[in-house]
Amino acid sequence: MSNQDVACCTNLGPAPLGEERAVELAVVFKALGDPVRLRLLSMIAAAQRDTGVCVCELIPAFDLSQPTISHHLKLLRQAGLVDCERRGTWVYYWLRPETTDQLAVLLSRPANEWTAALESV
Amino acid sequence: MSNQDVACCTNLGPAPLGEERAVELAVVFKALGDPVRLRLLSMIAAAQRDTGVCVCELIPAFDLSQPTISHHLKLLRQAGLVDCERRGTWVYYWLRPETTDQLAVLLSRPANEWTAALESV
DNA sequence: TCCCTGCATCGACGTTCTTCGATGCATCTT
DNA sequence: AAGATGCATCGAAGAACGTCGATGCAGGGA
Repeated sequence: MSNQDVACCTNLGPAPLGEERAVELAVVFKALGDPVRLRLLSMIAAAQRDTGVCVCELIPAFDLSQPTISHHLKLLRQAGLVDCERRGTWVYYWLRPETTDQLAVLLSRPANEWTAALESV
Repeated sequence: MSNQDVACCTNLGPAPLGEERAVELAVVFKALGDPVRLRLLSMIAAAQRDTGVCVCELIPAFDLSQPTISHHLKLLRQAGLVDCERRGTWVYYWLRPETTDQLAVLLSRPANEWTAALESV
């Protein structure tokens, strides 16, 4: 019996992660896949939940233009990671822990429980 | 006293997430920020840890060329999410749970504990 | 030894992303 | 009402990314 007649491993069937769900998740992970956005998120997360962080405080922490910071904040918001509100002259951002919690659950599952994790999130 | 003399909020000081660490983390999150790679990872994670998944089994699950799948697997490997080994004709991939666990810890921390989480990871 | 198979690498092309300056809108002060 | 400030949006330019066909290399079979 030749080597090439042997199956390389047992069949897995279809991918446990559906394509549509993968696209949704990719949006969130992609939002986290930039150093600037990660630092922005950490600053927002470090702020007090009830008050949030003023944008005017985020901008000077980076060597980037104001429109660029605004763009990154928009991506974080579209990914569901943060939310914002205008209060008078200023705009405040705060973390949405539901989203990060979902990702944490997904990533902390043991290897062969991805499918179950994905359905419960 | 005018509104503009009032500080918009208390000062936060430097970002709790350092720039270098942010760059490292961004590589991993960026690797997760693509639907194809997420599905690849879920298939790899769903396989038995000790044997791994053969590449020849991953390729037909997508409407993509073999070089493209190989490219995505390379990015997952460079991010530390998976590892691989050649066994005879075939190459097998398996999950590295240490990496996903680190991300899970990071994301599951309460808002104002990011700094501590980052130092312990 | 020669061929075949499985997978990685290379070079190229179109798309998406990151960044900027310019501009617009809302709010506050005078 | 007019000016100033804070932030979002727009359009453009350069870099990075996803994808492909072609090619290279390692291993097994005849």
